[in-house]
Amino acid sequence: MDFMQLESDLIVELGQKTHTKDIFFTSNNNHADLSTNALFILSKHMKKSPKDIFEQIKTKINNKYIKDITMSKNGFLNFHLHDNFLHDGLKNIIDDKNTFEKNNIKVNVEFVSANPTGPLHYGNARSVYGDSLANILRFAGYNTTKEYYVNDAGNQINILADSVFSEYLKLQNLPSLELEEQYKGSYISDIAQEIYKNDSEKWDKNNYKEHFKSFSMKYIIEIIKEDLLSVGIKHDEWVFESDIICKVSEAFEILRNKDLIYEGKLGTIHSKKGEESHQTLTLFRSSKFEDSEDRALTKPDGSNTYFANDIGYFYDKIKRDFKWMIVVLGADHDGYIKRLQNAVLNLADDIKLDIKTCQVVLFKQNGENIKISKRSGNALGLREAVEGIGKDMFRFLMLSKSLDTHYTVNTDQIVELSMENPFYYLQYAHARIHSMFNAHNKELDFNFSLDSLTESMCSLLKILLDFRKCIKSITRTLEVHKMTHYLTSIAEKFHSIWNEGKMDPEKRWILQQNEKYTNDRMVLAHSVKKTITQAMNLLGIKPYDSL
RNA sequence: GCGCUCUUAGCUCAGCUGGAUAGAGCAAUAGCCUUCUAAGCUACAGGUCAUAGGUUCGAAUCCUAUAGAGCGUGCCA
Repeated sequence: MDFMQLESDLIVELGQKTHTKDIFFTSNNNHADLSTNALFILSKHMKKSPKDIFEQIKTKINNKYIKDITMSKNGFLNFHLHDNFLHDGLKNIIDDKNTFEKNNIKVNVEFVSANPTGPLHYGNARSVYGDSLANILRFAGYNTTKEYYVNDAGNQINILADSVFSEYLKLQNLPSLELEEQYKGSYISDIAQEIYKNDSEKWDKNNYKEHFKSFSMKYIIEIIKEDLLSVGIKHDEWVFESDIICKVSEAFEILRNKDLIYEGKLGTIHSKKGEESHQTLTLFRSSKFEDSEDRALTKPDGSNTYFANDIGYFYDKIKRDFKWMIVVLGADHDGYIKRLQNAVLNLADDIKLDIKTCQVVLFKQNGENIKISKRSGNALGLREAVEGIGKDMFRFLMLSKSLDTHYTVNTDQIVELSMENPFYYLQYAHARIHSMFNAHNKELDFNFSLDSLTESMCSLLKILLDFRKCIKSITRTLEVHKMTHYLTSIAEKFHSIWNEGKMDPEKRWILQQNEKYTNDRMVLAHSVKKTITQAMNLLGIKPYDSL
């Protein structure tokens, strides 16, 4: 038993099935143990006053956990709970019953998916969001896969190969290539040296391309994997663009049958160099679905655009039986969302696609914003960004803000920041509980009663009983930061109780003279620790036993 | 020009599907350690929720307009 369960039971008892999605409950407010707006909603649909509905419903509700139902002056329905609700709730936490049933819905969470052309930089800071979201969905019962999509078929990889080859030539004191665009980070020469060490002077301009492409890419993917590990991320699947290209035509077939693909011309298109082209291309009828224009699937040279390959990729996901696809992109891909959605949702029925964009996290150094530029090679690396603050706090920082926040981290203050961070507030709560169990290292008797609990301890327990509601809310909104705020509310209550104990010895967790009370309170402490640990694990943050 | 995101306390941010008196942390002020960790707690203070309209029993939340900030606006990925 917890609030999620109680609320869904109550909705059934309210006898309303049609408008349940507008009805919501709040617990732990000043007015009651549990409140709902149900009367407003029902009154709207039944064309009766809230008062009449209240009279009608009042007698119908016969729930063993509800002690009392009242209606507030302004029309809220307020419930007061029996103590057995808290008792059964606590028992459920101890017995590991506050979890979710497994369902068979396959969810694909794709995140990071940076081009394998260099180490991850701070622009990928928010990738921890996808990781934690996937953890939470898995906990909520979904069959969840964390996926990384590798764009290994695009032009960027050619530029990468050329950049490395150019360095390779330099190593031999040969004239390097004249490149319009190139990657310049130190890893480029590392790769060139590696190749030179392996193959000596085997490669020249006639045969280097394929080998340099695949070697460099593999090398960089290993770097990326380590970068990801530095923030605690490990993907389940790595899918390569080159492997799914074969799916593109199959996907196109479906769209063609719906008359969504045609051969035609777009308006005047300006290429990067300002040249204009009026060629006939293969186009996707995106404007049919609230996009500003139709979108090209082929380039003038006949090859596929990345959009075309992405359609193939999502078709591949559908073929792998994913019913819910979540994609986390940077805000710079914003203009891309509509066409992708329009295309993918037309590939199959009964699929759900959520494309989340995260606003860039800016890093400030010496008072100036650091620019992201992978090619110049001077962007702050993700690993360097993490090193200063540590994986756990880094994740907490990134996860505690909404994705839509334009969040700025000042690297000059990172060290100072560590002392004024809510992260420690949370860890401190966990550490305190840990120390309590050092002081009281007796076996707990789980045959407890709530008689010993103070009022504050009961409110803490109520927060614990909101855990599944929090999870459920995240599966609906995909807003992971709710979890950090939930954790903070537990920590807050816990610290507050702790200090009540300083003022009044009767309100401490451990009572020297009363073993029974101590045991019962420690049972609660045990479940607090359990919930914190569980929630932090979902966020990928390690709870500290001491600070 | 157009599209997306944002604007809430001095600063950084919450505010759940429109709900009751808009909340935390940091900073500021005043208290609390013979005690399981004072990296904590309590009290006080701080707000025309960018601005102006609209929708309704009810708006920080939804709609429209305006102002400001960020990002995007290749047949690059």
